[in-house]
Amino acid sequence: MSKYYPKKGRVIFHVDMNSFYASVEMTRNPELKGKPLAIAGNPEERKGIVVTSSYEARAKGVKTTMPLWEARRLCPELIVMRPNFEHYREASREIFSILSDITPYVQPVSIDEGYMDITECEDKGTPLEIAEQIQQTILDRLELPCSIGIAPNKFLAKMASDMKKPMGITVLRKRDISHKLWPMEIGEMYGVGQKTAEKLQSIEISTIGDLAKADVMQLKSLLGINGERLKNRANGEDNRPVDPDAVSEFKSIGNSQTLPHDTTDEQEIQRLIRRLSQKVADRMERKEVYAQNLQIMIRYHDRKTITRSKQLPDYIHQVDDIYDYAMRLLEEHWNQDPIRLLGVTAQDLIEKQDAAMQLNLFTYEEEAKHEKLYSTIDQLTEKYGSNPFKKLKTPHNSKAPTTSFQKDFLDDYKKN
DNA sequence: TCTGGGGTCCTAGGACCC
DNA sequence: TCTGGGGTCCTAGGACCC
Repeated sequence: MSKYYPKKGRVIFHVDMNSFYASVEMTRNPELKGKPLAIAGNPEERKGIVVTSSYEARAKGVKTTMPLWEARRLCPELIVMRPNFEHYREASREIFSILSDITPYVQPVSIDEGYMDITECEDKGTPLEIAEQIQQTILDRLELPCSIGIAPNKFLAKMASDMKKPMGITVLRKRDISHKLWPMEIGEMYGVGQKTAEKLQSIEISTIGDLAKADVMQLKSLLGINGERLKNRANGEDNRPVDPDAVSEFKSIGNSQTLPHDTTDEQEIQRLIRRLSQKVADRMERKEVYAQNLQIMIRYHDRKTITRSKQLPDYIHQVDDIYDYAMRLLEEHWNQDPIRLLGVTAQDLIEKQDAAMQLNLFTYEEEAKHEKLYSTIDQLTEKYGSNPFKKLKTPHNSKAPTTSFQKDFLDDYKKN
């Protein structure tokens, strides 16, 4: 006789470092502790903005993305530092290593936050005990504070980690939703930005609770598929798994830079495109990927921004190719207005080995044509379960451009 | 005399094929 | 006396997040 086991709920953590860059700087220079500190892109130039700030600075009204001159006005004694990403990456590696000691189900989301699925970690203590242990370990070993949200899914865990900072641990169970989540303003919901908040407010939705009870059809007509998803989230529903591999699958690699002054100087523009292309090429080499699509971004004097992209006949990875295509796009689409920012992005990435395989397939297809092997395409199809030449193109937004039968075919072909 | 730089995902229209 | 509809690819833009 089969017994009914209720489906076990998951236990998800969202671990979020508190003012991460500023905290790292303080561990490296204890004199900064207790002082208002801001990390900003370009402290010397007018265009600098605050990337992160210490809690002392926040107390004075300093906020992320605030122009530096405004932050200094609010807090004249503000200490401003440039970001040092090497240090942050190093700290980040150590943090995720601590998390990975608890469970392999760790999904980094950015340099300073990640999800964990600790459903199977009963032997290591209660969720609350595990969270306290993580928080304490990161503080003891790295002197870095973090907040942790504990919930049955990613969305609730994310919302929970935001509720108590710094050094908070917040449990958000299904039964807590109505009194902890629903009273919150709609703009505070993860996934709702300014535009969506305005749209929702226009139909009298001002809290997450309002959204939870709203009419699905109305939401769909207002926000598309996202409307339905947001309503589900507001009701505490989110079945996305914690995926440890998600982070390694890059979909694009891009670099952009704001010029010191708006410019129409073609030499200056060329130099910047060159520099950006070099950065992109370097990063692509490190990740061992090729690209089949190249995009440029032009931001004009008035901040109007356009993107122009081109699907390429081949996979590229070398600086010269990236530069050539970027310049071609620029020449084709730049309207000669003064430029404020330029960007170069490689898209439709494919792993080096897969690119080589596709090239091979293409070559063999050509050979096969010459040798009139094409007449046996039906036999090939039968042998490999599908036509190995069929899908030479990378499926849109797909990571696996080659299939097992294509690999089989290549192996066979090389042997003969 | 304001507003960086790194990404992801979604939408929508036109071309093209069947 | 006409002209559907589904699917994919390509391109551009927008919203959102850290």
